[in-house]
Amino acid sequence: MTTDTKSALLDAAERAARAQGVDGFSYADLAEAVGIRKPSIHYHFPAKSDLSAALMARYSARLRDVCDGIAHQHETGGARLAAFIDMYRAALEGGKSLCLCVAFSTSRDSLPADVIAQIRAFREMMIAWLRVCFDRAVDDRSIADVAFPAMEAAAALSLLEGAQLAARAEENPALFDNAVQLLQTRLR
Amino acid sequence: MTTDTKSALLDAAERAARAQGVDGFSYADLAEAVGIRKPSIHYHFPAKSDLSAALMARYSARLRDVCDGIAHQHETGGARLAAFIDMYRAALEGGKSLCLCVAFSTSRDSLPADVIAQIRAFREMMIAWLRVCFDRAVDDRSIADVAFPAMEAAAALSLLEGAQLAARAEENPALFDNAVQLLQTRLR
DNA sequence: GTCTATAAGTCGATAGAC
DNA sequence: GTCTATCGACTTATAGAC
Repeated sequence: MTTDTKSALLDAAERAARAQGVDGFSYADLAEAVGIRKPSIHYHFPAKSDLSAALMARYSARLRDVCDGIAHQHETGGARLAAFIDMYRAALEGGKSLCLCVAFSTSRDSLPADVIAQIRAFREMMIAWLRVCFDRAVDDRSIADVAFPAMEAAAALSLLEGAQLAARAEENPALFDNAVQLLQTRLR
Repeated sequence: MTTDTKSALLDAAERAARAQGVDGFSYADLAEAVGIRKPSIHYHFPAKSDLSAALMARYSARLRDVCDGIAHQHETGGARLAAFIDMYRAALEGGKSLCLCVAFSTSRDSLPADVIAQIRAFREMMIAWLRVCFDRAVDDRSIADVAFPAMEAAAALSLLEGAQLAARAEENPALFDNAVQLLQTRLR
């Protein structure tokens, strides 16, 4: 079926992009993973830029939902932040994978302008969500020493993304853990 | 002269790698930048992996010297950290460039194992240097609230690298500034 | 040390049959 | 929707003349 092939292509492309970057996989790789021939992919995604855009749109929507779920499940800012950190840690998959946003950020010049805009929007969404965590923590004291929630949110995202990058470079999740440990000591 | 061509190649390659990544430049680009023909590069660097290794070795030595210089120039941990942050901010070059370590980390699978080892060694060097900053700050109180110097060092490097990545993705240094602002408020 | 010429492979993308 | 066949551009790398 049409839909299944398209989803299968997106799944394979996301896995490949997060493991090897946008330029690290080819239509040939995708074709083999999904079990169709290379040119057939162009029916679903005429250009690779179309695939990138679809990939980022789907990822963005999914993570918005996951963050919504965390917010519904946890009341305090600290508990939400803890779950958020766990999500980034899980995305590492043993040091073989990255958040798609980080993976796309590393190869900006092979992406069209509208995908760059999607990356910016994704980061703004994540920072806004984190901002709420730190805002709440000011009142509920679930994170120590929060003086500037907006700065905390921006810093937390860069910390997590940088930690992912280092961990994947050496294929060693312990580097992620080392980098985020300080932030975790502030959680009550 | 031999030496000059080799240095010119390294200079051009470093600029290109930091701006576009290891896979983002070709021997053709280098040849044009330096003013020789493509195959002539192979005389100096038989394979691209040789070039990568030389690039990282030179960069690592240079940054070790720069950090030594900062340590000689500044006494307190806070003043040293401030200079270190400035160095990472300057490396951005308006959002068009990255630290070579970050640039190499983004394209790990196109690098040979010994260059990956160089990246690890580079990061360990940076973290050890930062560790001294935070150790000093415990005594001289030049950075607020330092309880765990080792954790602070690991977190600071990931923060700076993540901030660089975000800033270059959108070619906007303000994203770097937003991410590091919190750390800077702790400097006395 | 640098050159010309070329090999051998990859890539994304298109044309047109079925 | 998927196929075969193919294009043109690009890549790293080598051979051998100068």
